[in-house]
Amino acid sequence: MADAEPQHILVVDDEPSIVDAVATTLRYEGYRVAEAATGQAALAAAQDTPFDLMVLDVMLPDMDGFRVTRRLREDGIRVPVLFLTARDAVDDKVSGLTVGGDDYVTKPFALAEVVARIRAILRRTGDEAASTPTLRFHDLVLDEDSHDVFRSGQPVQLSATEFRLLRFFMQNPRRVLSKSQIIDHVWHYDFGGDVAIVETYVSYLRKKLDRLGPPLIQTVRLVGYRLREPDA
Amino acid sequence: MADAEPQHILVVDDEPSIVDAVATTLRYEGYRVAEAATGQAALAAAQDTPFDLMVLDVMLPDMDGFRVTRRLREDGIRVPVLFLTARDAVDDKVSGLTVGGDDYVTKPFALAEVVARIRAILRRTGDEAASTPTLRFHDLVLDEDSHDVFRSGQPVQLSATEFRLLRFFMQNPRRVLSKSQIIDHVWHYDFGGDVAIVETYVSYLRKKLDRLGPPLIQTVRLVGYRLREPDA
DNA sequence: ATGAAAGCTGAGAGTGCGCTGAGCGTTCCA
DNA sequence: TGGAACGCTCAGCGCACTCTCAGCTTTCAT
Repeated sequence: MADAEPQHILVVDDEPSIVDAVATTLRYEGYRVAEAATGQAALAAAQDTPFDLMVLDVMLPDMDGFRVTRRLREDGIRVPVLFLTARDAVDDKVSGLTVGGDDYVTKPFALAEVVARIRAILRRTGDEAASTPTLRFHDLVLDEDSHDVFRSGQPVQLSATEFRLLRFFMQNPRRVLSKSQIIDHVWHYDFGGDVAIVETYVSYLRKKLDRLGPPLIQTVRLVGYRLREPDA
Repeated sequence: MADAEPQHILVVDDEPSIVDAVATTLRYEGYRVAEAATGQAALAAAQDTPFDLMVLDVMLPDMDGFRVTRRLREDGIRVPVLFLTARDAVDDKVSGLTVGGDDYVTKPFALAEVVARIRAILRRTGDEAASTPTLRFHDLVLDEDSHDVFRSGQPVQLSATEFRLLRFFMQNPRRVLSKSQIIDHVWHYDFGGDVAIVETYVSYLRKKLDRLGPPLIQTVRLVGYRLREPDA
């Protein structure tokens, strides 16, 4: 993260808990964040201040997300958008929007997914020059754009959840991550199950990764897990 | 700790003994501390005065901890929070607690754990620029983020309790710590056993640390223990 | 010198944490 | 529409860890 101006993001959703979670996470990631609960408020905010990106629910009480962006474009404001959509919402309308640098995630989403998509958009629009789509740790390589994962050159096939989990580890190398911390960032926000599921997925990851080298995910009993270079 | 303004912390819990213990400890650590027993009182206090951090029980008599933080955010007050949660309380609401710079500890906790987490949060939110996640004493290094411990470069494997004990020593180098003092800070507050357990754990620590150099934990008969650099 | 108190440490019991294989329902895709 | 992949739960096992206890050593007072 450069010490320059922080990127400015507008988060729009009518559910306070969602705005809260997304906004808090993005602030922690170093962005400047404004919030809005309605299409009107979003329009007003965006016409008043220039944003580098909008996170926009497609289902707002007063108008849908597409109208918001159309209005903005009519005013000559072309801000990249990350749409939030319901899973069952028609895909065709949304997928049309992903062509112009925009993107979308379906509710319920994982916060880590939102952050990753935002980074990708800002990277593409060229504002965030510094960041790379490639995470590296020891002999691990993870490409956020292509979703490719390699260990010492060998490709590794991961499911979506396994990928998000490994990415979270690689974004926080060496730090101990508690199971709840992992749940909060890697799992969908409506996940209501037991934190023990983290154990299961760590087990999956280990099985796939440790075929190709020494163990990388270490258990810290009673505390959590950490990504660790193997002992010399 | 800089000689500047002391950090200002609000402690909120309906059990007086807990507020008392936490507040006293934090004052001793050099923070300015205010107390509250209800969500209402907490809101009033936080709206009146700016705090650098809140310690907030999630189960308050009048409203739960989430509503408190939500209300504050609606007023544009974004204070980092350390939540206190009951372990036995079903995982129902534990999720979402660790997004942003926030964190949580489960009851019954060890006071040293609370202090460590608070330091970590303040460090991350950047207010406490000076402090490091790494404690050093003589040839000992303890990293709070990764839970790594080294003595003269060699890694040392510690259990969770051993880690808390050593951290407490390193937070109070050279000072004599009584067994009850150690129990009060390192063990969970509902520990009902004998203070003699400290002897056992000091013995464990010595066995693991003294393999790699001269003795560091000194017994002060009838008083306690202290971390001490070896005689020249 | 001797006894009593304090401290040290090895052994062991009990507990709960973490790991993993099996299975079930759902979603995705050909 | 059938099959494979995926997400998640569950249960049983093994073991690290916590804590207690007892016997021994050290220290100190008389």
